[in-house]
Order: sequence, then structure tokens, then C-alpha cells
Amino acid sequence: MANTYGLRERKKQRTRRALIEAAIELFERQGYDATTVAQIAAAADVSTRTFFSYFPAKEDILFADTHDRLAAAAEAITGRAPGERPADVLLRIVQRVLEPGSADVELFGRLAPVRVRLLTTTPALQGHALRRLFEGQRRLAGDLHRAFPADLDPVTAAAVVGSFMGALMAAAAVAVTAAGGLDALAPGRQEEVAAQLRRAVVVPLDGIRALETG
Amino acid sequence: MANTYGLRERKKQRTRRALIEAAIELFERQGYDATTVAQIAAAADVSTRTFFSYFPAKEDILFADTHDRLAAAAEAITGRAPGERPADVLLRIVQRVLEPGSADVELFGRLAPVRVRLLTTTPALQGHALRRLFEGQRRLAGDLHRAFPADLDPVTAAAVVGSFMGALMAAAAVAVTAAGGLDALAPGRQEEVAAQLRRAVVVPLDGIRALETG
DNA sequence: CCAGAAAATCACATCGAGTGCAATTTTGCA
DNA sequence: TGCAAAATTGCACTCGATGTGATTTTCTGG
Repeated sequence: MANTYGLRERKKQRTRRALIEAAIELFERQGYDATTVAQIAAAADVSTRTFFSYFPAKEDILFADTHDRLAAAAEAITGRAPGERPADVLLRIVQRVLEPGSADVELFGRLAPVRVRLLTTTPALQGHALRRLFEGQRRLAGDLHRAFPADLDPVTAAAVVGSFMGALMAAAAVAVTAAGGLDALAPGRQEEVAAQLRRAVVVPLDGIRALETG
Repeated sequence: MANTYGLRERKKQRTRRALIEAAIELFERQGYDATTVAQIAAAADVSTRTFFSYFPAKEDILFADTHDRLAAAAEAITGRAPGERPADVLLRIVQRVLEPGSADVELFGRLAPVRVRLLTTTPALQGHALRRLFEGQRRLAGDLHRAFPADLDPVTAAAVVGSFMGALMAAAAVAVTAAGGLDALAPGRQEEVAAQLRRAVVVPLDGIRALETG
């Protein structure tokens, strides 16, 4: 009788998971730069060479969950309520993306905070993260254009998404560093930062709503 | 008799220039990845090791002009006309940044197009460029907050700059790729793309102006 | 003009990320 | 059980980047 997934596939999932867990552990303990791929591979009991057949680069292991999150964002667009406007959809995306919602909740739930922490201290990762964000925006802009073809041509849709995400990210960066940087994710500070971000997104949303009424 | 700059300084400028010119030449001919630092150094008649005492990394040689451009942007804020609003200042910045305006006009004038061309084809550079852009935004947000302390708290100022630049960059990305990607910088296409961008920035500007009137 | 200080360049040596390849082991399936 | 496909592995290699210590070049004061 066939299996949900063959043994081969299950084993691959297991090593993938082991690699991510080993990386989380090592990154937390030693930092990103001080951790070598060889160490991660050794901790997961595979050869260094095998690491690169699971992740194209060292950085990518930190972004193992972004695929699911982007899919959730895309689904928030396609599965919009009738009568919902672009601005509403964008607001719903941020809420939805920040939820767990993945198939591997507790693993990815551990991954995201580590990433945030490392991003504030490791410049090499910032470029990578921004690149992924930018590419994600591009996809969402396409989805948004297809969802509202009458209102948003491709370039305007990109401007809408870019305006929203750009404001959100820039505001988040200064809000987090202003809030002590290190432990801005502590339960207390978290709401404080969230409140600032809610005020920040008003700026792009006003512009987007002005587009709709025109 | 003392000199405008000592021989030491002049020689350094010359080597720096030679490195940039060699890099431009090689990048254009072979692409970014296929060009090694050793080749650039050899073409400029210095050792490989010396390259890294001029530029911290291979990528940085492509961004030799950004310091001047960021300074011009900052000056556009501090030297604003009385009564000028944030939205007006931002518009003036993009115009000013796109002008030559540097001390080394013709060299940097050659550098920028090469960078744009390589950015569309070399993922490794995109992350670096976005990182610089983000950092530049951070500075401008600080300047903007200081220029309009009554209207813009630090987080809102970041949202304003991020919203504007985010829309501009996202729109530029899809406009350029839609316009054939490769030669979207040809004299004919250039105006076409510029027109799309002028429409795109309306989105964030509306939101920013709404902030002012409130 | 010369000697010594300071700075720039250089030739290594080394490390880590990433790739190509060929051998070997493991898994799937008949 | 046996064969084909796929995954893993070790190895050699390239390239970017850094540390070090020797060497050369420039600057300064006498």
C-alpha cells in the first residue's frame, strides 16, 4: 500500500528539518557569520556538500518559511471578499502573513524571531532579505493587478504595493531600533511598536484610497 | 611648495579611478560574475590585495558614486525653499539625484548606466543595491524629520520616505522589464518609462499630502 | 640633499562559500 | 532478488575576503 509520501521523501523532509534546527541552534549560540556551513551540516549529520543540495546558499536556510508566507499573501488577494478594495486587501495581508499558518508551525515559529534578531545585526542578511521582499512585492503586484484589472494597471499596482510595503518596512526599521533594538520583540514593547506601525501605514493607505475614489 | 593635494593623495585618486575604469570595462565586456577581482586589479596595475584597501568588497566598486548622490539628496532637504512641503521636497530630490552633479562627472556618468544594466541581470547585486537604498532612506527620513519636526515624528518620516521610494522602485522595476528590459534606457523608451513613473509617484504623494493638510 | 617616520603596496598564507564530478550508497519498483 | 533512479559523499578547485609581515614609496624636518 502506498504511503502518504515514500520513504525517500520522508527522509528528505527529515534531513531538511534537521538542517534548519541545527542552523537555528548554531546561529543563536554563535551568531550568523561565526557559524560555518560545515558546522551546520555536521550537526545535522550530513556532508557539507549535501547542505547545498537542500539550500542554494547559507542565507537561504534562514528564509525556509517565506514560501508559505508569500502563498498566504497571494491567497489573501485571490480570496478577497466581494466589494473589498485594494487598501483593505493589503491590510488583511499583513495580518495574515504574521499569523503562523504554515504546515510546520512550531519550527517556522522558531525561525522567524531568529531571523529578525540576526537581521538587525548582520548586514549580509539584510540585502538578501530585501531582495526577497522586493521579489515578493513584484508577485503581489501582479496578483493585485489581476484582481483589480479595471482599477490598477501593472505599473500602478506595483506602485501601490511598493508604497505600502516600503512605508511598512521603513517605519518598522526605525521603530524597532528606537525601541531599544535588541529586545523590541519583548511582549511589552511589541504592542508599542505595533501601534506605531498602524499609524505609519495610514500614509500609503491614504494615497491608495485616493486612487480608488478617483 | 605645498600642493592642492600631496602626491600621495593624487596617486591614490588615480589608482581609485583606474580601478573603477577597469571594472566598468570588464563588467561590460564579460559581465559581473565572470569578472574576478584579480582581473580588475591586474588591469589597473595593482595587486589583488590592494583592491581591497580601496573597496571593501567587489560590489562596492559599482556604487562609487552613491555617496555624492546621497549628499545631494540631503542637501535638497536642508536647502529647501521656505514654505516647501515634504511632498515637494521629495519630488525635487529625485530630479536632483538623477542629475550628474558630481565632482567626477564623466566617470560616474559612465558608471550609473552600467550599474542599471547589471542590476537587471545579476541577482547578487540587487541585494546590495537594495541594502544601500534602504540605508539611504533611513538617513533621509532622519533629515526629513529634522526639517519638519512639527509635522513628522521619526516613524512617520520614515513611512513617508519609504512609501515614496518604495512606490518609485517597485514601479520602476515593472516598467523597465515591461519595456523590453534590456534596452529600456534607449532614448526613445526612456521618456515612456519616465511618464509611467510620474504617474506612479502620485500614489504615495497623495498619501503624504493628506498628512500635511490634517 | 639626506635620513628617518609614516603610509601604501605587496606577496604570501589562510579561511569559508560555492560548484563540478565521479564514485558509492540508498531507495523504489518490477 | 536484481536493476534503475536518486541521493549522498568525498575531493578538487575557484573565488572573495582577511591577516601578517616584508618592502617600497612618499612625506617631513634638518
